Amino acid sequence: MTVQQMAQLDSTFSALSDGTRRAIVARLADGETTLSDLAAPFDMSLTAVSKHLRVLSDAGLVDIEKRGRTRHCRLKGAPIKEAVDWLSKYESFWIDRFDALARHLAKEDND
Amino acid sequence: MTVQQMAQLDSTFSALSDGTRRAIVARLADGETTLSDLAAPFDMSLTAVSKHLRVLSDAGLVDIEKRGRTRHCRLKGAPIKEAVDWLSKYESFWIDRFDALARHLAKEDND
DNA sequence: ATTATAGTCAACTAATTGGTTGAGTAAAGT
DNA sequence: ACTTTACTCAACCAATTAGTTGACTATAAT
Repeated sequence: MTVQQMAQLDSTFSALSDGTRRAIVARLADGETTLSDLAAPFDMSLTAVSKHLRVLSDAGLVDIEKRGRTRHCRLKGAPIKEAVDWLSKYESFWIDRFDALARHLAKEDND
Repeated sequence: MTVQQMAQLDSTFSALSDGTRRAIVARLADGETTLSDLAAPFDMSLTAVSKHLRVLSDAGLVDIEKRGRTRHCRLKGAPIKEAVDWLSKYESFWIDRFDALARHLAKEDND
């Protein structure tokens, strides 16, 4: 694992450790939208949401495109995949026995 | 999603956002061990590692058992599973096309 | 031309984080 | 009995975070 990969995991997990940011991610999974639109449901200033978006953008989780006077944001999957890949190494600790068995059998089928 | 589930995700992702703590998790996946043993590879004080371990413990990621003068730590899978479950909702954003196709075909087979 | 909208930027604040050191405690080894 | 080991605890420090407000810029609508 390279130092950059470590830093990427740092920023991905850190970005996802805030409920507001996870809500933004969830919202963006339903489709691209603007900052104002994203900010509307939250009981905080536009500046605050803009900062959260900046954190997500710095972590590579969202892409922000300036279009006229609006900022259009969309979700990027790569860092999420890396996070899942890392977590998957500990599958044996979190997969329940039934799932584990199912996977084991599925694998045997392919052999 | 309850407020407690949100708080659990907060602390799980936050705990995993630090490289030292991820290294501890990785080490514990290989088996239970003590604090001193965990601390040995790191270039920081035992107190610092103890604090990291406390963060992991508070997040429910590790169990610390006092045994004589040593603390024995082991990894708990439940919070990791919850984190993976949350991330899995955004599967479509991080699964590459090949995987997506494979899954699509596998599903058709079952229909 | 004026006004409203969408957003940035800088400055400030309070709380949290990740580390340190030094002192202390409790268990185990000699 | 003494020493070493395995820690904990409290105090401190510097950096970061999550929020605020007020002033500003740029684009779009009337």
